[in-house]
Amino acid sequence: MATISPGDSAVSGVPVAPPTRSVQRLPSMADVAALAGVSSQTVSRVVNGRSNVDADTRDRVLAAMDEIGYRPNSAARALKSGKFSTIGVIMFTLSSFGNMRTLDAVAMAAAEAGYSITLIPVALPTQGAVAGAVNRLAEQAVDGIVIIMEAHMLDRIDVTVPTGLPVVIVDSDAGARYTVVDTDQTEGARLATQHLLDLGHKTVWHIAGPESSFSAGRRTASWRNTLKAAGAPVPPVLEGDWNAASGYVHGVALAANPEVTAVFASNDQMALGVMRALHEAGRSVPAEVSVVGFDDMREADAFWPPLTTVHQDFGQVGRLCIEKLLRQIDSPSASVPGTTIVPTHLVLRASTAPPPPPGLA
Amino acid sequence: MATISPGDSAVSGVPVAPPTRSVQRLPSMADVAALAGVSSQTVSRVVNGRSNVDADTRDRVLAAMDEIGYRPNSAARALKSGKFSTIGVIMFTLSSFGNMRTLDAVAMAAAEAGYSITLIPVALPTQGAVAGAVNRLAEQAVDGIVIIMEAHMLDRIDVTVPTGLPVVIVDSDAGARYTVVDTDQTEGARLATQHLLDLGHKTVWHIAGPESSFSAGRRTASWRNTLKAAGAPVPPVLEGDWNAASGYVHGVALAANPEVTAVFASNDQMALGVMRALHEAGRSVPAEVSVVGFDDMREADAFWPPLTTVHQDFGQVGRLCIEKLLRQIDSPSASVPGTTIVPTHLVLRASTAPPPPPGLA
DNA sequence: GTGAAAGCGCTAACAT
DNA sequence: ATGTTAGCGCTTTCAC
Repeated sequence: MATISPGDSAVSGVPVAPPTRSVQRLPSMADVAALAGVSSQTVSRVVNGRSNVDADTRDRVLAAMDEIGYRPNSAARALKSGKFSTIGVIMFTLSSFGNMRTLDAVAMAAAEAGYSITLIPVALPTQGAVAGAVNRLAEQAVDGIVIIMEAHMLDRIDVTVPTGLPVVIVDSDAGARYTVVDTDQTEGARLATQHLLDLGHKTVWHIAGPESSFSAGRRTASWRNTLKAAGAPVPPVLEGDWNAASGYVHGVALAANPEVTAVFASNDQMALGVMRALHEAGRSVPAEVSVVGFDDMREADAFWPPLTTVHQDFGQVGRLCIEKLLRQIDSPSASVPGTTIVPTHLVLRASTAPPPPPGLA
Repeated sequence: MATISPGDSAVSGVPVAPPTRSVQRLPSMADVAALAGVSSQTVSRVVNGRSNVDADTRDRVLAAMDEIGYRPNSAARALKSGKFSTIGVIMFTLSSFGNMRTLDAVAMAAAEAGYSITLIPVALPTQGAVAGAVNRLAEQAVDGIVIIMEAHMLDRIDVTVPTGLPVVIVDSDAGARYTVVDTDQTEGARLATQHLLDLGHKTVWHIAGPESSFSAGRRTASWRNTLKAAGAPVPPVLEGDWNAASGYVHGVALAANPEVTAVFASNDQMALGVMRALHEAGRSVPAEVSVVGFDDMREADAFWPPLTTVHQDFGQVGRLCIEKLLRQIDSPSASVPGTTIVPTHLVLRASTAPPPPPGLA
């Protein structure tokens, strides 16, 4: 099935290579210069678009570049300039919807600023894995690092973060030592919980994210505080793992409990799992039980019923990361620890309603 | 709102810098060598774990490295070796679930092989944007390129793919010229369609992906062929854009048509949109209308009802990409155009059932 | 076991 | 407008 074309060197148009050397060397400026009959300096000038080159010479150089398929060698350029025009991103494998959106925004913002992204995936949320990733990145050619991951891990990696390399962290509590960009989890969870309370629910049950997650912790704390502030009872926390399956498991238990009329899940996937359990148990959403999620993933409004959820602006988070990082890169002295908060808001859809009248369950 | 903590330089523990030079230069091998009282050559040997270094000397060098926080400069290393240990990945922004999974697998496989990933996002599926991305990548320090995107775009970029740089393309019809790794879209779509037919449905309606997508085209063609082979009527193709919203729009029309008893959507999101429309119209899934998706995204089994869909092994695709690419990188002469097919299979869940008995609608 | 020299491809600084 | 020189940080080659 594999078609092999008749063997000819990948470099075509330059049959000048000595027959002995089978090793393939990429064309360099010197090669272009030789072909065009100029110095490599002139080639450099052409490549960098300097004005002080004769139009005639420029054309000749351009033609030569084209002929031998010249591409600037960024390693040499980086070696010379000390800049790599690359930003390293550390994040978990199989990351959540939100992380992917953030990564996307980071990549776009970086591209706009002329930076590339080097991705270092971390398979497991262990300290060693994170430390290894940071080290690999430090040896990589990067001008700065964005870390997108659960923050509890960061408690100890600061010893490992290489000296002098600008770092921005997403959703972390390390604001005292690092530049962090954080979503307003607290306000989001408050909005969600209060919305349910305002609808008339006696209390709100909560499916939390994993204990290891900083964001999850903040949402849970805010949910609890909102309940307390309203004088509502605080049900036991149900811990999930961000996946729909874990929401489903808790949802099965919740569905069996007639007391439950409102559930706030810490992300949309778990909310989806809860709704599935509710459907299976024949408990109507939202007539009997209201459900609120967190994230506002793209599919949330196609869920059944369309999910009321807390919208996170991942794009803004990504853009801010790059903005902060570039600022640090441009002026290394201006190290600015501190946290920038990106607001959240509640998106009302069809999964919430007032509780059923008492005695009707 | 942003908390700025008292300004102190990010560089701590190294107050050795000469007061005159405010420019921050990363420590080099020469610095380590000077401190350890050896030549930089010896430092190089230590860094590369060569055996012919005295244990004593090695310790001294190690200590010096530690003291000044030395990190090898990968640009210099790449310049010398001609290898970058980096693979470039070109893919669309806001990519689909599948692309993200593929990226994840590519990144993991690359990491295992000691390669980093440089991500080049492409905002728009225009030819210019793709060409620009390829060029940026070519100027980047990469040893090879993986292209993850809709394939119709590739018809014309081959002129732009830089000479001699190994390339692997995912889900493309360019197998004659490039190494491509493709999922068995045809078999997947056939399985989905045939499953519905086997259930007793007279025909199957189809929500296709965008016309520009190669994968979508293959799924649609296979759906049509399967219908024809079974002697079933072929309804008009409904074209969506991969998003749940477009599935919903077509779903509304489908729900209003009592003839419709089976729908095959070209991805899970659109299937979700269809189901939402069906629910809203009071048409029961699967009792009245069966729905099948494609992808088997992680949430699919938490949809209501849990979605029967075609499973794609994105992880395998990613792993194969790296495997093929590394083979090309290691032996540049072995250019192997050809397509490797990754199988798909149908995952039966609860969104499909036999059609309602005639005259009962 | 260790060091000295040369050069990877590029560009800033200085000629001309 | 163009060429020459030097050096970025590292490693390969050869000498000791």
